[in-house]
Amino acid sequence: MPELPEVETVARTLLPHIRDHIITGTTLLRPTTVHSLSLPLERLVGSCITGTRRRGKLLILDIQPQSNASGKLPTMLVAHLRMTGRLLTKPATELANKHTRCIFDLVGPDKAKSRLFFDDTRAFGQILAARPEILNEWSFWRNLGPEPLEMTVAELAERLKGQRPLKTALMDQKVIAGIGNIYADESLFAAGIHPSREAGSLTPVEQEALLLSIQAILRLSISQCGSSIRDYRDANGNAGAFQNSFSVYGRGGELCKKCGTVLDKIKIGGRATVFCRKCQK
DNA sequence: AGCGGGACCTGTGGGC
DNA sequence: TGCCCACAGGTCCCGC
Repeated sequence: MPELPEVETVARTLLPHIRDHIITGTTLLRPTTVHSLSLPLERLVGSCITGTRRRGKLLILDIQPQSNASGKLPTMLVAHLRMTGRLLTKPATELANKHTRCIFDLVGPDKAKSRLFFDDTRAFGQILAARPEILNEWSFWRNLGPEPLEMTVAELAERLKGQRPLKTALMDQKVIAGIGNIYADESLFAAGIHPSREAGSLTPVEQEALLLSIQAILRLSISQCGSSIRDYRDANGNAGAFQNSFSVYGRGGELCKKCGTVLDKIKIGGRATVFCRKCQK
């Protein structure tokens, strides 16, 4: 499930395959995959992909109009992979499969042709092509919280207010951008804090421990190319390795790796949550 | 305000 | 073996 480390990995592995490539055609197989605020994808034809980035769980391709074409402004192609979305390049001869939602035909600086596929089994993912200022009309984008790897304890403390469960707050993209179920559970275990604690009840020491844990877990996962539960693959089709390092996620009923207690599995905010009642207070 | 629950989707896997 | 159903995931939207 692509969260911050997985999207970061896709952005990095995709870059060498598409940088400085011209979009020569588009094929949209599932119209609802394109966000309502998006430009029609065919408007990207003739433009050049100049870079890849990540913001929260969003993957961003920077698009520049070709040479000095008039009336064409810098554009961003933003993709939210949700649970099963994949963005990867394939040979120019490759055809859509049953889960392909859209395809971009590319030609590289060496004139070699390829195709960029957006495949998404569960079809929850979306893409949106727009100029930067139009993106601000998208409330999800406009309200996205700070990047956890650039966040200060003061910023986190400011955002962890109220009585809702801490885990619910961590998964709220307006609070912090990029954390989903996996990294919420893993970060809370690493910090030794119970997921049901009221978000506003943390002491300064706990707030600092939580931020340091979030950052350490995210960095460690990025270094291992993310976690692959079932569907996630990077742009080269490779799985990540961080799932082998999970302390709690997906381990309900198994033993805590730190103290041997049977891990509890509960629901918080409708999400499966695993924690150690002894290690997390 | 903030909660729970349903909708969106499809594939998997457990239970019978 | 096969069927059914719960579940998984992130976000939005509705109603309380």
